[in-house]
Amino acid sequence: MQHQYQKLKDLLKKKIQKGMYKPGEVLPSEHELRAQYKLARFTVRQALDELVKEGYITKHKGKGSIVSERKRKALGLFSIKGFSAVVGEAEGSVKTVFLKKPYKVKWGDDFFYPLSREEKQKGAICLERIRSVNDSPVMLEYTYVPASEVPLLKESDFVHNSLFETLHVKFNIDIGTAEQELVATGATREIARVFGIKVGAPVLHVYRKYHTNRAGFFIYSSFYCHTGKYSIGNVFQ
Amino acid sequence: MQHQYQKLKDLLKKKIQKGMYKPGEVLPSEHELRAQYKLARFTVRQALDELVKEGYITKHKGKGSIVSERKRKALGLFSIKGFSAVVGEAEGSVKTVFLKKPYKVKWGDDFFYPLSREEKQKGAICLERIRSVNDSPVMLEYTYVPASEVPLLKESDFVHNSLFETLHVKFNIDIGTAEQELVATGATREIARVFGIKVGAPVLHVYRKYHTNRAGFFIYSSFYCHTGKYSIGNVFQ
DNA sequence: CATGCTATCTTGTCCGTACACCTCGAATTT
DNA sequence: AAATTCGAGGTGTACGGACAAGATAGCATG
Repeated sequence: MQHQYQKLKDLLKKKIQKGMYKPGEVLPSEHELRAQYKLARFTVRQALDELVKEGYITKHKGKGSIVSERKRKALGLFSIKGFSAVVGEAEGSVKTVFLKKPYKVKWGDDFFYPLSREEKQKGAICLERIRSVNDSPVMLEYTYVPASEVPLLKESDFVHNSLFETLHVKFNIDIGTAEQELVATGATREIARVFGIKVGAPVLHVYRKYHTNRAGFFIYSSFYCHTGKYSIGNVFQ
Repeated sequence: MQHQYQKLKDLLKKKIQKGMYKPGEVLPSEHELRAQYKLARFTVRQALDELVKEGYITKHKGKGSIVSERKRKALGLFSIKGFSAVVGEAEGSVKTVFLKKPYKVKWGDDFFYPLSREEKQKGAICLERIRSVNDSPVMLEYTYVPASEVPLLKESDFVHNSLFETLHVKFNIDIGTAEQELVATGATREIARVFGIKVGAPVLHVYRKYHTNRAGFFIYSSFYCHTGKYSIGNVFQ
C-alpha cells in the first residue's frame, strides 16, 4: 500500500504535468489541500516538500506554493534541456536502448569506487545503454549491479524499460541517496563513434554510486554525456 | 535567533567533524536525542533530515542513523575529491581568491539565463574568483549579483570570505534551491592560462541560478572546473 | 543444532494543535 | 494623495501523541 503523502504528491504532480496548475500559478494552500483531501497538514507538507525536491514547485513563506516553469525531461536523475538557444526550446522524445544484452563481468581492480570483498567475489551484471533525445545520442551508460542480490536480467524482464522500477517491483530494492563525481574528459574512439563527434572532443563523464535499502548493496554507474546540443541539468537544495 | 533544529543540527555536525561520532557508528536514537535536549521528536527529525541532505549521516528504518564516511571538502555546493588515485586520498586546503575587484556590469543579451526587465535595467555586480586546492587552481567562477538589492561590495566586506554568508548576515538574503546546467567544453585561452592546461583541453562548465527568499531576486554563476587532478562531487537524494 | 517466534528498539508515517513570521491588500490616518 | 496601520491568509517551526514497519537479539520449540 502506498502512503498518503505519496498519493497526494503523485496526484498533484499529474495535475501539474497536465497543465491543470500552470507555471507561475499558486497551488491551493496547505489548509485548502488539507480540507479537500481530509489529511493532516503535516501530510500535505510532506507531499509538497517532495514536489519541491523534485523541482515541480517552489514555496514562499507568506505567499504560497508556486508551480515552477516547465519541467524538463528527466534523463536518469538529471534532466535535459535544449542548448543551442539556451532559452526554452522544446525537448523531444527520450529513448533508451541496450547496446548489447546484459552480461556478467568480474570487476577490474581499477574500478572507480572501492569495493567490498563480497562484491568483488560475486561479480556484477553490466548494462550498456544509450539514451537519445530526438534520435541523437546524448548519453552512453554502463551500469553495474552486483550479482549477489539479483539474477542475470534479460532486457524483456524490465518494467517500463526502467532499471530502478524493475528493482523496486521485482526485488523490493529501493534507491535512497546517491553520490556522484563529475569529470570533463576527451572522447575515446568508441565514445566518439557513438556520439558522432571527434576523438578528444570534450564530454562529461559521471561516476555514480547509488545507495539502496539493503545494507552493503550498491549500484554503480559510469556514463558519458555529449553536451553539445543538450545540456545536463538538475535542481538541488 | 536561530531555530531549535538548526542548533541541534550544528551541534551534531560539529561532533561528527570532531570525531566524537565516528564514521560507521550509530548516532543516539531520535528518542535519546529528544530526551537529552528536551525537544519534540519532530524537531529532532528535522535536524537529522538536514544532516542526511548534507551527506553527514544516513538513516535506516529499524537500525538508526549512521555516520557517513569522511566528508569531502566543500567547494561551492559541490565537494572535491582527490582523483589521481580515485581511492581516498587526503584533500588539501581550499582557498578562494579574487581575480580582480568586484565590478559593475551590464548584462549582455547573450546571458546564459533569461533575465527580467528590471534585472537588465539595473545591471549586476560581477565577482571573479579562483578556487584552489593545494595551490592548484580547480575552479574559475564568475558570479553575478543583481545590483538592485545589493551595493557594490568590496572584498573586505566579506564575512568569512563567503558570499552567501555575507548576503545572509548583512542583507538577510538566504539561498533556497538552485538549478544548474552542466556542459563539457574546451578551454579557451584565458581558462587554459588560469589552469595551466592546453587550449581546447576538456573542462567542466557549470551555469547556475540560485533562488533566494526575495521574490524575483536571483544570483547567477558561471564557472569552469579543471577536473584533471580533482573531481567534482556531490550527494543527492 | 536449527528454526521460528516474540519482545524491544529503531525509524517512518500520520494526526491535531499552537504560535511566529512573512506577504499583500484594504482600511485608516496623516 | 501619500503614508501608515492592520488584518486575513499563507508557510515555517515546534509541541504533543499514536501506530506501522523494519532490524535484531534472545528465547522457546521442534
